[in-house]
Parts: sequence; C-alpha cells; structure tokens
Amino acid sequence: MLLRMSTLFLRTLREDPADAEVPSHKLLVRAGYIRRVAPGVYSWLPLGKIVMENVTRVVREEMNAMGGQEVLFPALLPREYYEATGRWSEYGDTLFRLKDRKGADYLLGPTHEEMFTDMVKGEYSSYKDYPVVLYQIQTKYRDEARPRAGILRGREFVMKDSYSFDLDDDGLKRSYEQHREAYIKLFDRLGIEYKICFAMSGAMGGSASEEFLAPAPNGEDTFVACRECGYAANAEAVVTPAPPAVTGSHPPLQVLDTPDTPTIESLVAYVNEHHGLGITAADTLKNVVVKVRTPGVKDAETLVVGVPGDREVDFKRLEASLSPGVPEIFEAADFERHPGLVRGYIGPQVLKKLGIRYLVDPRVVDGSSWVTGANEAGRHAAHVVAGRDFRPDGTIEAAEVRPGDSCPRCGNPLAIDRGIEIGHIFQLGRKYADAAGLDALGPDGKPIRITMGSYGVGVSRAVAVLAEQRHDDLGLVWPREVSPADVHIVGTGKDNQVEVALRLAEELSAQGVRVLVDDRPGVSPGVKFTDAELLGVPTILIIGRGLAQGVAELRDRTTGEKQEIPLTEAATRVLEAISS
RNA sequence: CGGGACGUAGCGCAGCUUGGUAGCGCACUUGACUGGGGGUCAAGGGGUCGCAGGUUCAAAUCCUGUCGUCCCGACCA
Repeated sequence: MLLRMSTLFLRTLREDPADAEVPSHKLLVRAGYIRRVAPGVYSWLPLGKIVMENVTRVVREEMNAMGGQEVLFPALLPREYYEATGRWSEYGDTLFRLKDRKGADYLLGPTHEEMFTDMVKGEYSSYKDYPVVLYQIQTKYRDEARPRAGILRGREFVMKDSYSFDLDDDGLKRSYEQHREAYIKLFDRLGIEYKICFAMSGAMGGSASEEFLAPAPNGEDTFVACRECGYAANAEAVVTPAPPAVTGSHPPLQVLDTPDTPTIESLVAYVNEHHGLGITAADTLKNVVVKVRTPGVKDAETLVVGVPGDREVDFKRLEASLSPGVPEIFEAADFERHPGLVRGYIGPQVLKKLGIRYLVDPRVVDGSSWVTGANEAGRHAAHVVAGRDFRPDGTIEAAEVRPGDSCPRCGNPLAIDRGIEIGHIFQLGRKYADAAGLDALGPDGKPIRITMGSYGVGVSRAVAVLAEQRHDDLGLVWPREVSPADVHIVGTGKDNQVEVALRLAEELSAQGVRVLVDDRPGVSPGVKFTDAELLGVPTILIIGRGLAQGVAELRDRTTGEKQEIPLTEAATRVLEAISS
C-alpha cells in the first residue's frame, strides 16, 4: 500500500474544532480522520476509514478464531421483530423509527438480538446443531438523548455483536469464557488498555456479565479496582461487604428534640452539643424516599432506602439495583399525599405501619444502632436498633462508592477511576429464546429451550478510545495494528529529496509495507513535520538535509527517539522498526 | 426532559452595548523569495450575518418568535 500526501484526500486543521471537548474528538477532526455531519453522526475520511478497517479486521480475525461465524443483518428492520419482545415500545425515544411509502413501521436497528434469535430458529431445529456462535459487524442506530465527545458516543456507530446459542447452562458458560478469551486477545492486539469489570446485566436481563472498560479521564463509566487482588467492577455493580451482625444490648430507643436539623451535618452537630452523644455522620441513618415505576405496572411504588448518613444515594447504583424498575424523585406533591412521611425527619420505625417497603444498605446489619428521624418535624431518635426497632424488607446497593471502601473480595481499599465501555459480555439466558420460542428437539424427542449469550465490541468507539488513550501534545500516536500506515516517509528539501523519498516508498511498498509518503511540493519542512506528528503513524522516516551526505533520519513517534541512519540502510531499518 | 452557552466565509473568531461601506487569523489561488519545525512579501477569490416576522429612511446590530448546535445532569457499545 502506498499513499501519497500530494494526492491524498486530506486537510489537517491548525485549530481545534469549536464543538470538540475531548482530546480524541479534537485530534481526529484536526488530523482529518473524521468530519461531523450531524450531532453524533460522522463521516470517515480516507485515513480514518483505514484505521476503522484495521480495527474491524482484528475483531473479525479473533471472532473467527474462536469459532464465530459472520453474518450480516440489515440495519433497516420492520417493526414486527421488535414487537414480539416488546421493545418497539420499551426502547422509547432512543429508537430511530420511520415509515415506508405504504405507511408500514420500520426502525434502524439499535441492536439485533431479535434478528439473531429468529434466524437461528428459522434454520436450526435439532440438538445436534448446537452450540453455535454468530456475529456481525454492523452500523447501529440509537437516537441518544445526548450524543457527545465526537465518535465516542454517536447516534450512528459500528459495533460487533455476537450471540452464542447453547443447549444448557454449562454450554453457555463455555461460550462466555471463549468470548472472554477472544476479547482479551483482540483488545491486546488493538493496543487498548482495559480492565475487565463485573457489571450489572441491566435492562437486557440475564445473569453473569462483565464489561471491558478502557481507563480514560473522559470515560462515562465509574469503576472500582483493587490493587491487591485484582477485583474490578463497574461502580453500579460493586457489592458492599456486610459487617457481622452486632450482638449485645442497646439502651432503649430515645426520642430527642432536634430543632432545625434537616441535614445530616446539622443533626450531628446538634446532638453532639445538646445531647452529648459524640456521633459522626456514619452513625446516622439517612432515609431517602423514591417512587419506583415498573414497566407494565400502572402505579409507582413508594420506596424508602436507608443508607449511612455519611453517604449519598448514588442514583445510578439505585437504578441498577432496582432494574427493570425505574426510580424517580419523590417530590413535594408526593410528600403531601403521604403525611406519615415527614420530610427531613423520616425514620424506619413507622414504615411497616405505613405499608411502605424499606430497603437498607448492607452496612445496616441486625443489631446495629442508629440515630435517625423520629417522624416528627424537629425530632430525631437515638438508639434505633435494626431488628429491634425496625425490620428492613431487604438490602439494596444504592449508597455511593468511595475511594478506600473495602474490596468485597479481599477487604483492601478500592480505588475509583473513570472508563469507557469498549466491550460487554453477558449471559443472556433464555429471555429472547422464550420470546421467540427458540427450541431444539432433544435426543428424547422433547424440546430443549436454548440459552443465549450476548457479546458486544464498540468498533468505531475503539478508534476514539485509542485516540483518547494514545496521544500527546503533538497529536495522535497509533499502535501498529491500527495505524493508517506502517511508516510515514517525509521528503523535504530543495534538492531531490522528494524523489528519493518516493523511490524508497515504492521499494518498501513492494515488500508489503504500508507506506504514507509526504511528497507534497513546495511545502515547508515545519509543516511536514507537524503533520506527521499529528497524523500519528508510529514510524517516521525523514529524507531531508542529510541526503547529500547519504543520511536519513528515523523517528519513533511513540518514544520520540530520533536517530541518523545511512540512507542505504533506510529500507532495512524501517522493516526492523515495524516488525519490532 | 431540566440547567448554561452559542449560531457571522471551509475552519477558528471579532463586530452587536451606542443601527449606516461585513472584518481578522488559518485554509485556498497567483507570483517572488525561503527551504529542518505550521517561514516572508505582494496581489486575489470566497458571505442569503441560522430562519421568519416586526421596529426604522436604514438591521449582523434593536424587539418577538422559531429552528439548530455545543456543554453539564437521568440511557448505553
């Protein structure tokens, strides 16, 4: 492959685009890899297209290697497929919907579970056919409420999605493990740094689930990681280790006057000063009321969540825990309908009587004693003991996670970081097979319900993640596998440098090296150097002022290392560099 | 959907307060010089000032409406 800058469809920009915030977005636009067309919708220019193809190739090779078979579904889908699983309505505004000339409903596929399931059902009917893994690399459409960060979160994006179909749970586990291994290989090859995190299976249903998160300051996901034992989890999925139950006796419940103490801080300060308690925020029990709306259920349920007072309720965690239920803020009007709930002074003592479900943080164990609301304005209660003065209906993971919290596996402190989800694997189970009635006829003549796994890789997102993780002040720094070229040869000078550069480029190209050569006439060396650095090809060879002395310069874009080499050795040295 | 900002040349921006000839940088064209860090000089081309309505002799500028975009919070690869 030989790309000549003199004819390459490329214009680099000196300035950052005004609508770009994150480095990957700025650099991919400035370096001429992508251009914006609409919010969350981008065109790929020649260099960007090559990078995307390279990522696609790696993903495809690893999927084939693990036994996956590639198929391709249309992006344009009729409504009927999404009707059976209820997602035509459940997906809501995120679904791009359209009508054909007859007025029939269509959609642009946001994901393809239904199509895969239906296809397998149409072709396979015997237990002898299974297991099978199918995948596709497809453009997906989601009308995101807020696309952001360029290619990182688009409304149109390329995803590899695969599905495993097995006869039993052991088979599903095997397929899941195979995908996990394939993903490790694939992301390693792509040069992406990632952490495998326990995840919630979320709205998709199912059980075991892990996310491949690429650590990046601009990531949208928060995850915890334990340096000691390697445990890593999406913040939504972190399990709070419960302390042992407390035994022994406590003083009887005591109601205290605590005027003007609607917040935890004011409460702690007041009871320590006026009631001599000596407590901290962690000794108080904060009770947060929410409404929970469950799909298909008419009325929202009122729910109270109890967490230690030194922690906020993390709405994302709460939502993940309640899924498929959706929590909503309990507003002033709702309080009016529930006079038993005194805003700012809610305690769990009365919830049973009010018939309100009460879920607590796992730290609220039997026998633990708390300072909490007395259900009267201006009054709190001390020595409120779990199991004695109130009995929760269960525990819930809703409290915020903080750096230093105990690792649920080994107890050491956890660190918190941001990451970008680049892959997700999970054991779907039988949800879609149930909806489609996907069975195989077993050896005994009885039908076996198929169990499925679902596995995604954000292909176009991976391009952005690489730009996000691998850049410096000068520009992009591609890893070898995805770089638009193996070597960027710069010919600069007023003698025959460009001519020599071109000759060398052709020679290398003939040996299978992918070459980008800057043969633009009349362009100053400074421009060529800055462009080379911006574009980010990992090896740069300069044919410049040293030509008369038979010297070229070899640069490593990643390390910044420069060395003068004899021109006669240039081809060999480049071959060495790109194979190392 | 809630909060904030912004729409002027391909890109980045000024001009708007106080109405009167639409401007700067980058990019682009031509010529000369320069030739290892986005170089210099000269001459150019390129605009429905988001859209609609209003006020006015006159609107990029004032008023009303509308559309769109970006950023921060609830969804997800």
